Amino acid sequence: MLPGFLKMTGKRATIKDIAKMANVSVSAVSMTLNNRPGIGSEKRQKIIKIARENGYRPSLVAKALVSKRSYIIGLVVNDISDHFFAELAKGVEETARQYGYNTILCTTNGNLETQKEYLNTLRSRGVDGIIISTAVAEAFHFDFLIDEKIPFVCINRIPLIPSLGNKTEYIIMDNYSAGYKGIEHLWRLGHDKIAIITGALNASNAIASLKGCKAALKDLGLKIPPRYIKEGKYSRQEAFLIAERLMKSKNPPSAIFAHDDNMALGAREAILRSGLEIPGDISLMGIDDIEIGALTGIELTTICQKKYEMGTMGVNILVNQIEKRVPRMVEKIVLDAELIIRKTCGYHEYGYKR
Amino acid sequence: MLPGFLKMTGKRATIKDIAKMANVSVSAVSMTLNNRPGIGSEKRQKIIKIARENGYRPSLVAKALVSKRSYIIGLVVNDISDHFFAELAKGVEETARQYGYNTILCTTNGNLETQKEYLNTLRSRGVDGIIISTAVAEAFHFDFLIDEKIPFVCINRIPLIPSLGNKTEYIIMDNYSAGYKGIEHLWRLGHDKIAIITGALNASNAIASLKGCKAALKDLGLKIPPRYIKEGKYSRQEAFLIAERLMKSKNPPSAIFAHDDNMALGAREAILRSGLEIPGDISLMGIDDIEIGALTGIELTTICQKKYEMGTMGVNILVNQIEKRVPRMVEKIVLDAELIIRKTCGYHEYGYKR
DNA sequence: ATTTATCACTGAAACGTTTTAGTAAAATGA
DNA sequence: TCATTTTACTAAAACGTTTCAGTGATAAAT
Repeated sequence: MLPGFLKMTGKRATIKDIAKMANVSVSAVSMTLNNRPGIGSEKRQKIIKIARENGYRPSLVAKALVSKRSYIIGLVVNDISDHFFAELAKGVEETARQYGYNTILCTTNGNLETQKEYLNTLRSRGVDGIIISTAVAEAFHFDFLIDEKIPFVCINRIPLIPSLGNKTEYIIMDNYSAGYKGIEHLWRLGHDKIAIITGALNASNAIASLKGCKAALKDLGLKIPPRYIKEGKYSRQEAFLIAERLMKSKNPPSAIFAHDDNMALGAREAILRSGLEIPGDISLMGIDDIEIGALTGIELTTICQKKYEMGTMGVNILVNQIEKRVPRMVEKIVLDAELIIRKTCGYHEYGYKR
Repeated sequence: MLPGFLKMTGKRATIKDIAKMANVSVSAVSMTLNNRPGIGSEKRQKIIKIARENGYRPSLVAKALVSKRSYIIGLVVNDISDHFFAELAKGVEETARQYGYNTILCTTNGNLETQKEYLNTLRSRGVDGIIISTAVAEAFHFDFLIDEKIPFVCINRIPLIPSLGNKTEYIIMDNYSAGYKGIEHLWRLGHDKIAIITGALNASNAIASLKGCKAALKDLGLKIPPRYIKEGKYSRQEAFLIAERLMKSKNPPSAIFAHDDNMALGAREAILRSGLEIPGDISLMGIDDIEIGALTGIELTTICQKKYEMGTMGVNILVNQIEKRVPRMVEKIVLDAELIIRKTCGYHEYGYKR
């Protein structure tokens, strides 16, 4: 293939260059390259040929400027090295690509200031939409998204303030039910001393899970001491420390329900290192169903999160919102919480006791 | 805070709007907001005040068009849900952010056509630089990066064709040495029947690891049958199948050296499910040092990859190249292969035998 | 044969910035 | 006081596209 224009000039060809070479107007080039009618077929052929020969590619930034459509979406996550977010990101990126969008990756590490800055940057970049999986209940700095009509969808966590409630599209798991089912499962296995390691309590999912747990405890007539409930903030390390302290305490729990698998794995380390066995001495369960949990020797009982699918669905909703093909409708999706029984709670050995 | 312009007009304020409101020229606004001299301090104050009151943010796309600097970098990985790439991405994104760049995430799933398309899109987007961790030895479609002087750095895998060799910056691990050390470790533990599950042999790292293995085998005077060497393509599933077949064969190996941890985990499943013990019946080692490998009950012996650091270093090099503060120098970094001895090879129980 | 409709094509404006060249006024120097 | 330099500021061009309003020419309709 001929290198053409680039080799001659050291610059890459613009639409003007192509127009000049083909002896036609700039608009003629634009129209043929965008498959618009109104250009005769011989001119058309010529333009296409010359454009190809010179490796012409339209500048997406110029295109974005005039059309006000960047074909970029922003993806805001806490930590891309966390399997939950990685899987989500995979769903988002792959689906976005299929729609012709690129994805800007934004990680906040749970820092609200970083999140704010990122949202502002995304706005300045003119992204067509945003997927946010880091919303806190108070939803700092979300209002401008609504004011400026920037499409966005929340995944996994949603703002809880009423002013945003109706206008926000989201996909979440039924965390209340997840919490409820977890406690129920442990109770039916005979556990009365259940410790709970919650997520970050400024997030809707953590709040809901805890609520579900408490409801189940109440329904089952189970009372647990306050020291059995600790905020693990979705941090493996934090959960490790909490579990370690629980193990050392006078009256340790017989089961630990961590509100995500990462924390469950942290607790697992603490338990195993203190010489206890799972589920022999203590039962353990998590939420999320991350890949590792299924490995032989881990086999963590957990509650399924459709991470990849949340990503794909999120982009579907977002693109629908952006391209408004159907009369806009605010989508609110709540996925079922499905219990995945593996080996860390002992169901496979003893079955339910009650 | 006053919503100002947006609320009145439904549009967001441009630099022109601000200029009009402040009764100054567009350039005056531009200059003050970019801290350039030549504007008196009262006008300056006024402009800043009005800009702030109306939530003015410059359009980065317009900026990019005129300045030819997008402050975006592209990150090309195989699979973001793979812990190796996720950790790498984390390093890239965080460092890029510190330099004021955004990151476009591109996943190719090892598909060269997708990679080609992505590289073209990134070019059209006018990204300032690209980090590529998916280079194949033949480096399809890389030439235009050099022709168009688009800065890029390869991580973990590099093109092996001579025409690109000198011009390409990269950060890799010393995979030859990794392969060598792995075989040496297993041999010293007494293994003579070592199976090797290689990476995708169109990638430089897989090629180098295998070369290192072969060199070690030769130096140690060890001969292994060809059926002990299989291409696992860096796929967990593939490695599972290979290991399964090996276990069932007449003369199974006493050790498996998988060329990444993912494949090692695949092999691990096959081994454990066939009723064998690690390291009792069979030893296992990997490369990469992914997080999971360190969990109690897994404790995979492996070779360290500085995934996060490769990301940060990659961006450092890239930004240096983009902003050319120092006279441009082609950086080629090869990191040491460091053996991490855990429990899957039995060193902790028996120590070296030779 | 005249009017009308269609077609192929072009020029220019617009998108929101930065930058350059230029101008008028103020400050400095002799 | 007049020439010169500095300062504050502005208008206009440029970046690379798309789109819209026109303009001839050709084809169709009467």
